[in-house]
Amino acid sequence: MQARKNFDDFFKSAFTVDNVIFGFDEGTLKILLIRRNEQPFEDFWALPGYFVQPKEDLEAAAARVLREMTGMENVYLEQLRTFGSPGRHGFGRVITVAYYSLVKIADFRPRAAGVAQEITWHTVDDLEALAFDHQEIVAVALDKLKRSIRTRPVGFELLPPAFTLTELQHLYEAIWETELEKRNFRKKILSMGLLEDLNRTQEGVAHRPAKLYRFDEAIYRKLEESGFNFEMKESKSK
Amino acid sequence: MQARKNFDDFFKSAFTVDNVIFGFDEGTLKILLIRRNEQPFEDFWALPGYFVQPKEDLEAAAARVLREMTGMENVYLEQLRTFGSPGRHGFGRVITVAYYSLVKIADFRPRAAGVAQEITWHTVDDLEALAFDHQEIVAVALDKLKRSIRTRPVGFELLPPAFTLTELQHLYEAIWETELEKRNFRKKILSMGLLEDLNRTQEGVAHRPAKLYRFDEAIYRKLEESGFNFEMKESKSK
DNA sequence: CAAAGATAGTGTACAAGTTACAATAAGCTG
DNA sequence: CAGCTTATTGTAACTTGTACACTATCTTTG
Repeated sequence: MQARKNFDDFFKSAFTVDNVIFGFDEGTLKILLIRRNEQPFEDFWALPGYFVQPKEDLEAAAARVLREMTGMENVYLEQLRTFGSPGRHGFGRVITVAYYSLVKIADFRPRAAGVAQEITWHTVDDLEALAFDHQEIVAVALDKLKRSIRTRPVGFELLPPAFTLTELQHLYEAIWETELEKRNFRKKILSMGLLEDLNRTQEGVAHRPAKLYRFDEAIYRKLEESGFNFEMKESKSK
Repeated sequence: MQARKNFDDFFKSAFTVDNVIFGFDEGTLKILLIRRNEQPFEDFWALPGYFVQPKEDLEAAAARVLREMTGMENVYLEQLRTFGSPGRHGFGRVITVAYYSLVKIADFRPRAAGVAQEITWHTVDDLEALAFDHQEIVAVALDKLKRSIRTRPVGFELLPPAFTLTELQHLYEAIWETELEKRNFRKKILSMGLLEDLNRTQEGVAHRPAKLYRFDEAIYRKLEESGFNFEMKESKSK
């Protein structure tokens, strides 16, 4: 079969998945990086990623890498973009499909293994030089996160199951690098009707404890279907 | 070098680019399809696409395919998503990076060639079964277009250099599958300050001719930098 | 145990933006 | 020039966004 013959002759490339894994801790946005223990870019910090297996779906590969390196499953995972400049990998052509993931940092169980000799959270602001084109991938992921949180309430994926409105506000502030006005933020977020008041309060704080809320995913799905608009604005102010 | 040796052993896959090319004509949204003249999926309609060359950048490959099949250059072209289910191609594993493109349909110069025996515009609403997973790719592209036009004035890429406000409104209506209220639409779109009144009017119409406008890209870029919000709403009404 | 310290929680007036709605204007045709 | 067709325009009611400051509640400390 001629077509089949032609097909087999086409150029083939190695391909990988790389995950930009966001977490939120102590009021700052973090991403998870591994330190490579293999050439190329040995000893450089890099995104957790690996080669895709012959019969493996792309998203499954991303989920597998995430599970193997962090012990986390069933987390928010979405395709970001594919990076494939001919010269991006030191050894030969490698196309990488980048995913981005939002996780609750408390669930993290580090499992350095494979090409990773170390795996830790890094503040997004000051990243040293990363391996390959991972600096660019992180930049694209950050941009996507900023836009994404604006029109969809994905931020909850980064918070513990029960959180205070102040924590939620700090999350938006960290991602957008702005300050938001407390009363207006609360009014807006509560008006969406996505938060359920848990009738519990913080414990162990040296001040008036805040009420705890949880994100009601069921209501979210219902509203989303009906075309509800979740837009948040980045207006500043003290 | 051990790492290098390992690298060469990893599974490699063929990979392609596929373009979802949108056009707008006679008030309806169209996409450009080719009819395949090769196995697999011979005689099926498919997205214009082809294998990426060994040293070719992904976006360059998408632009090349677009140029070869349509004669169009310097058009709006953006990566959409990568599709790589193990079973999506009949002959073996093929990863495809899908791009989506917005073109002015008047510039189209069909050049059936390669795997294409025919190349024509199709209304988006009623597509027959397409080759591979192209149906899904088109659905994703449509979804992206709908969202995209909401927050960024990309629609102008689909219109001729000079257009009327009614044409522009029809474009939004076609993409969103709603009807918009004329006065409010005009107020909103003009208030963004992106349209330059060309002080010319339509010719050859059997009624009062409409004023012609052009999209001022320079102003757009300036406003975009300063964080201006281009959000359009899909509110209906006659 | 009272005062100080810290953060939580709340309302209102003004500005800006969105929506609904209909009459006149300007060309062409017969 | 009467009739047809589409273009163009404004306003009032309503909704949403913004700016802004004081009281409440808990812990800690002297």
